[in-house]
Parts: sequence; structure tokens; C-alpha cells
Amino acid sequence: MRSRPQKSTDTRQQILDAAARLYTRDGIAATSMRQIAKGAGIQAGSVYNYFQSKDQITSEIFHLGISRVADEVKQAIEQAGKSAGFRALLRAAILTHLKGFYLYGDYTATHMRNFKQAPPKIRASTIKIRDAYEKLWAGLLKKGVAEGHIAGDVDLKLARLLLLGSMNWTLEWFRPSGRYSLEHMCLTIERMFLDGYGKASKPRAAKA
Amino acid sequence: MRSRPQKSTDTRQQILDAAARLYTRDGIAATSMRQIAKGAGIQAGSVYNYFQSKDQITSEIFHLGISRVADEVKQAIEQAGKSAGFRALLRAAILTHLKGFYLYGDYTATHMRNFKQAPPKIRASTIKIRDAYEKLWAGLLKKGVAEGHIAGDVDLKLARLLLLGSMNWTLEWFRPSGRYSLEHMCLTIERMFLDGYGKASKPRAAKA
DNA sequence: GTCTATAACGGGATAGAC
DNA sequence: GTCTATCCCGTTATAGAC
Repeated sequence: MRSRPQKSTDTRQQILDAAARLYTRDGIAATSMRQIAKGAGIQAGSVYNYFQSKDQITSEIFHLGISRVADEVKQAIEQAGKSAGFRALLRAAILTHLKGFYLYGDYTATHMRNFKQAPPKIRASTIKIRDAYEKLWAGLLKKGVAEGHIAGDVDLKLARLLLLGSMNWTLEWFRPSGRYSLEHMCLTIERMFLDGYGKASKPRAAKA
Repeated sequence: MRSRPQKSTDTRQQILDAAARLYTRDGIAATSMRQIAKGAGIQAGSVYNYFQSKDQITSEIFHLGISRVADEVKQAIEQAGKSAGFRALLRAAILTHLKGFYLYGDYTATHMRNFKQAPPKIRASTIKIRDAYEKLWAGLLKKGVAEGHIAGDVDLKLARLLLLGSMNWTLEWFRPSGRYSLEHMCLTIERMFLDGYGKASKPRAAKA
């Protein structure tokens, strides 16, 4: 009430929220500025008081979609890193990454689903932020090798891409209201990545 | 020469090929009929001698994108199943699935990348074919449990979705001309799924 | 800051000549 | 079977009133 004297900030946020939701559902090209405006409760022309173009909206959603998750995964790693072993660290990172898709809005989903087909200029401006986030994961896995939780003969880059891939693809089939919880998915992914599904999962508790 | 008296079949194929290529790169909504026609070497109006609408093109590409890969994975499983054990069976299925993305054109990639954001009617007409393909994988994993190569406490549906997810997401980063071969990816995925990356991969050869 | 109106353009699809 | 021409509609973005 006190620290938010302007309405403009809210409207701007509502535009981004509406765009992210529509982008996620229908794709960027199939979403019109009229739809975005309607979702934000304003007219199409008014959107241009906050953004210079549709591409600028898209770009900002991409950037937020990564940086939000990156910040939270980084925090989760730092927090868990003080007390827990590598297994718990990895688990925290996986869960936070998944939560980014389903609990913190459509920004991350928009970025994941539409990045590859977005205009080149938007992709270029986004890649730096992406790289920083990927380094976060690369460092985590490197630590896993150093501490003996990941085998030394594993191609870490490929392993990271496969791990993130299995998580990112959940966007195509996972529904928070469905039969699986994020926590269950998290544990199942952790198990696949470290232990594989070839053996019963008993030994896991001893290591964690 | 002899068995192909009509040119129409070729033109129709070229329309589909061009559409699949553009759909994969730019997305469906961002691809125009004029672009598709140009890619096929004809004018926009001529496309409608072969297809009633853009949606029909999309629908056919989706269907072909699944059924081609499904047929080949099915063949690969049947062929490998006669002589090889489960590990080799799984490996053959993984490799064939991956090959579908990168060696057999953009049909599969179009389907994978754009299914979720396609018009509901197209999604509906595609789901039956998708289900059949997923059952192929479900049956394969079930066999893995029966033969003792997959632990009994694994949620097979979730495991299947994660496995296919890690493969499908390679569309976002893998380039056939890059540092990784399909065979190397295949082995790395097999290892993650069955053994995990927690231990060195020595025991693999003994089991195969 | 929001609106209405509209410019400028490109989209899918059709008609009819050849 | 392919073309050109065009219809009609929706798109992004802008202009100017309020």
C-alpha cells in the first residue's frame, strides 16, 4: 500500500503474466497483442506504453524465466551445501528446477518451450543468462565427481544435458494436479541419474 | 521411372518436406503457406491442389513423424529380440528413436517440438498414434522387469517418460555435425537409465 | 495512462485463366 | 496441375483524443 504508489508497475506485470501464460499455451507467433492486452485487462494500444514491441515482451519473459530459476537453484545449492552431502545437494537442485516450471508461473515454461523457435535476436540476448545457469549445473556435477558420487568416466556435459532434458521435457506431460508429485518426480530423477533403474533402490538411504 | 508415372506424388511430397523443415525451424504459426510453397518450388495457390488447408499439412506431418519412427523402432526391437538380451534390445530402441530425429527428416522433430501448441483438433487426431508408440516402449520396459534387468520397485510409466524426455530434449541442443555421435549418446543414455552415473561403467560389458 | 481508430502489412484460402 | 489475382481477415504498431 505504502511502497507501491504507482499503478503502472502492476499493469506492466500483468502484461508480462498474461503474455507468459498465452505463450506457454499457444506459442509466441500464435499469440496476438490483442490477446495479451485482454489478459491484462487493457486495450491493445495501451500495451505500447509499457513495451516497444512484442519482441521486447518475449525477450523479457525469456530473461526472467531463466534468471528466476537460476537464482533459486543457486540459493538452494548454497543452503543445502552447508550441511548436506552431494546427494541432497543434487536433489535440492532438481526439485527447485522442477518447481520453477510449475509453481512460479509460466515464464520458465515459455522460455523452455519457445526458445529454439524464437527470433534470432531474442535468442542471442538470452544465451548469456542461459550459459550462467548451465555453469551452475556443470559446477554441481563436477563437485559430484570430486566427492566420488559420480564416476570419473562420465561425460559430464552430456550427462548434464540428458538430466536437464528429462526434467525440461516434463513440461510436455506433467500436470501438477495429476498422479505424480514434484517430490516423487525429483526422487525418481535422482535415482535414474545416480543409480539407474537396474537395481533396487535400497542402497540409496545409506549414501544420502 | 517406370512405377512413378505421376508427378503429383513428388510435388505432394515436396510440400510436406518443405513444411516439415520450416515448421521445425520457425514453428507452425510462424510459417506461411507462401513459404511452404516456395520451399516446394511452386506458387501458394498450387498447394491447395494437394491439401485442403494448412492444418491438413500439419496433421499429416505429425502422423508421419510418429508412425515412421514407431515402425522402425518396432522393427529394431523385433530384430534384436531374436538373439540379443534386454540391454541390447533397449540400446537398439534408443538408437532408432534418436535416428528418427536426425536421419529421417524433420517430420519427427516437427511433431515433437510443436505438438503441445498445435490446434486441439490436430492433437486429438494424433494421440492415437502416439499412444501406440508409447505402448511399444511400455512393453519393452515391462520385459526388462520380467527379465530382471529393471528393478521391480521402479515406476515404469515415470521411468519411460523420463527416458523419452531425455531423448526428445536432444532436439534442443544436439547437432549431428557436433562432437557427439548418435551411438555415443545412445550408450550414455542406456548407462544412465540402467546403471546411473554413480559408478564406473565396467560391469556393463558383462551384462550385455 | 488509457482509449479509439486506423495505417501498413501479411496471413489463409479461393476463383478462374491457361 | 499450375499460375495470377484477389478476397477477407487478423496482425503489429502508431496517432491523437481524452
